[in-house]
Amino acid sequence: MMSRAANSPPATLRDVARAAGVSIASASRALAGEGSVSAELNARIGTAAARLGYQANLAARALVSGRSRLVGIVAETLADPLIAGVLEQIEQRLGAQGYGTLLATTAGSPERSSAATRGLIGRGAEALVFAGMGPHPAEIDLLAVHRLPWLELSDAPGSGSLWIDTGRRQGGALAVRYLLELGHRRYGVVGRRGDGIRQGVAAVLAQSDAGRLLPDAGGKDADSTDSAMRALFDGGERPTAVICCSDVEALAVVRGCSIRGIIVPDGVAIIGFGDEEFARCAVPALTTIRVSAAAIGTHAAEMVLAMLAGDVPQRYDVPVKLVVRQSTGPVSG
Amino acid sequence: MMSRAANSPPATLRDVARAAGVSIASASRALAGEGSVSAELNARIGTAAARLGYQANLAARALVSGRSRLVGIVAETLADPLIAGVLEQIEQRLGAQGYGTLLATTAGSPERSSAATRGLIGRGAEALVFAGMGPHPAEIDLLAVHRLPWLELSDAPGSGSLWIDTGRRQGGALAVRYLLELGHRRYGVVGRRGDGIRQGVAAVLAQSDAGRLLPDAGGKDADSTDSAMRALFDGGERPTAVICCSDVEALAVVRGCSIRGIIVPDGVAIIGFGDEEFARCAVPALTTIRVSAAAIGTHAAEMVLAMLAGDVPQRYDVPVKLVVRQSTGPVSG
DNA sequence: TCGTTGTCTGTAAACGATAACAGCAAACGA
DNA sequence: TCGTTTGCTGTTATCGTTTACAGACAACGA
Repeated sequence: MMSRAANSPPATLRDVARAAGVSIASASRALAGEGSVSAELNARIGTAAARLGYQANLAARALVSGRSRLVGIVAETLADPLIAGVLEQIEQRLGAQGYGTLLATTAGSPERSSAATRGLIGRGAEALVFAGMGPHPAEIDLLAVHRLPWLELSDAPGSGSLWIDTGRRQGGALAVRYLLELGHRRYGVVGRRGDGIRQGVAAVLAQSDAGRLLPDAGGKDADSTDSAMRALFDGGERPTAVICCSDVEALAVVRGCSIRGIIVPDGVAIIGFGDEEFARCAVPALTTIRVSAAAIGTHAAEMVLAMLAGDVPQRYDVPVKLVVRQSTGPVSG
Repeated sequence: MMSRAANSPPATLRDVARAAGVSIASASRALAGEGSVSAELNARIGTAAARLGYQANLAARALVSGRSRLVGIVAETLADPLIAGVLEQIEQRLGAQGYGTLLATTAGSPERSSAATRGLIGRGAEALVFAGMGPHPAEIDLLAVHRLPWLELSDAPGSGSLWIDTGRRQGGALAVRYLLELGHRRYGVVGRRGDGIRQGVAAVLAQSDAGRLLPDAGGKDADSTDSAMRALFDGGERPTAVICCSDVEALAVVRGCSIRGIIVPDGVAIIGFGDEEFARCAVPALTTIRVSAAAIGTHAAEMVLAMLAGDVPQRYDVPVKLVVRQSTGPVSG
């Protein structure tokens, strides 16, 4: 179990074979557990390997077998708790099946996405997962040439062979439908312009003629949340309900209302997205949309495994759940 | 730039050489940019490589060069935003230097940590980073045998050759010192028993005879935050200041006070840790301790790079900063 | 007794890159 | 004029595995 002197190079299969007095092929077979090796040799090789602290060189194995047992993940960021949760789950599941995880982040930059994708392919990833954004168009052919299965995880279907919904559009739809039932008619949305949540909200409101959307400034960081607040509350017509693209934004809106003397939920109903840990600790506790990162991650991993096995996995619909707490209520008056 | 028919296997160096009408060696040299190739061949090889969409097989390169250009990261979880931020930064920096990142998560389990470490070593990682927890004792010798440099990132110095402080002890100390100045004398701490923040707080309070620590229930999830609240506020003596091991816990304490009719910060001062995005959106906005994940990540990457180059990097002290907002104020009465 | 089978083991050819070495001009100094 | 240097290019061994193929040897039925 211990290895040789600490200054000697790591043992190779050749060393093991020599130590056991057998050929390299036999050593390889014995260690692979093929069963086509006699019990005696098997034992001799096993003890020799253990004594030398033998660790197979996976680069060599990957080279000859053409299989790296590596999957690559291209993630937009790890700062998004949903993405982080999904990735952690994917890594765990894939790791349990003997696959290693190669991670690259893009910080939203298309150039980095390109570079990351190329890097992962070059390192021999057998499948790729894109989290938050799809692959850069320039790399789609490359993926095809290398016959790599890949999976896209985002809030709108891309060009991908396979796509897992992160549930934002569904979540937005779920949120408005709930608020419509509570009697709300004038809606504000806070969050990034292209967010799936906006699409979901707009789609439902376009169908129903009960409620309508108020114009806003639309942005992604806290400063633009402030400007969105001004657009929505300091103009003429105020919304009775605000749907936010994240719990942080929801909290910022609650704060903005508190500053303006508007009571939540009596003066305005506010709904977040993500059900982050702090959502239930806030005052008032946030009504929000919950999607299970673990569930998405698990399914993503299963899909990758299926693709690796040559199967074509079926699409998966994320369960999206409304968590009603104290930041929403029936419209007043 | 386009590759051949999509059903042909990916191009190898041999294909490029053949297409350019040169030997494999020349192709390798030209692509490596050694300069010992004539301008004409260089151009021919370059265009051939581009046309075939050539991507070097890094497994082959790793095999012959003995260097994988891979670093492994063993992280406790990606759910902790500080860890996630640090890892993202490490990946970016290392990626810019041509290193790939192999990720494994342990979910706090020592067995998983062992398995992850072995897996990363087997895959040829040239250096290892442990985030959140140190390496399992059983693997420390293994790291030595393989002569792998490694780095530990945690809130207390471990057995590591190299350790980067995540700033929790310093943060706790900073928080009490600030509160002592404001005149607070009775302190509560909320958070996991072994947290570095508790140690920092206790250390400062042991020195000073002005303030003292009230007993609490100690826990890590929201339920135990509640029980900690009961222990601190529903007994005899109440704290005038509460130091929390995370912003989420701080928000939970704010909520607990609000339920009990205690005004923050007049009735009690509350301080969080992490300066997460929501901290400034809360009502009242949270006073908290900020440590820069980006700074830690950058330095961690530099240290890894230094170790890889054979240098012994010097220790690094994380800048820890107090962010005063509205959840703290001078003691009343 | 001799083929035929089957079980085990060894030999050797890949995999795709790098790099030491050799070859082969042209250029140069003496 | 010849030997030596210089600059470029090709040949080939090598990294550590896996695996197709071949060889050896015992057991077996006819």
